[in-house]
Amino acid sequence: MKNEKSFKNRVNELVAQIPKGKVMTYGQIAALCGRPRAARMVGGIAHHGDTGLPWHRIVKKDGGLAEGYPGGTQGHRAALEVEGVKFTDSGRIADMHKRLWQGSL
DNA sequence: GTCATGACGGATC
DNA sequence: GGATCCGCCATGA
Repeated sequence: MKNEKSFKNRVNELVAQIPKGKVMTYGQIAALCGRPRAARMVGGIAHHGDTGLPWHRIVKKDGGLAEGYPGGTQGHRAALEVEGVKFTDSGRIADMHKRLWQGSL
């Protein structure tokens, strides 16, 4: 069997499955797609991907926010707070480890 | 087919 | 703990 879909296509599908109130790191998503070192790809795909997907649920490994998000980390943070995610004064997710979604492919 | 890029990650200073 | 540099891999031109 060949590759069913492109790497970015898998990322799109995976992101679409992230439940509300949960988040995933770029590296984790990339790893689940089979490329643990393609974290940068996930970011690039996010910028080009569909706006109908919860890209705001994707954060950095430290629980940090995306710099290129429309509105900046500020807008990204606001989007997550709406879903019930708490943030620290440092601008990172307070309980990121609990909010982390294992994902399932 | 080749070059340069990108919403990162990890290591180092 | 914070900031900086390099490296990784797939995508697009």
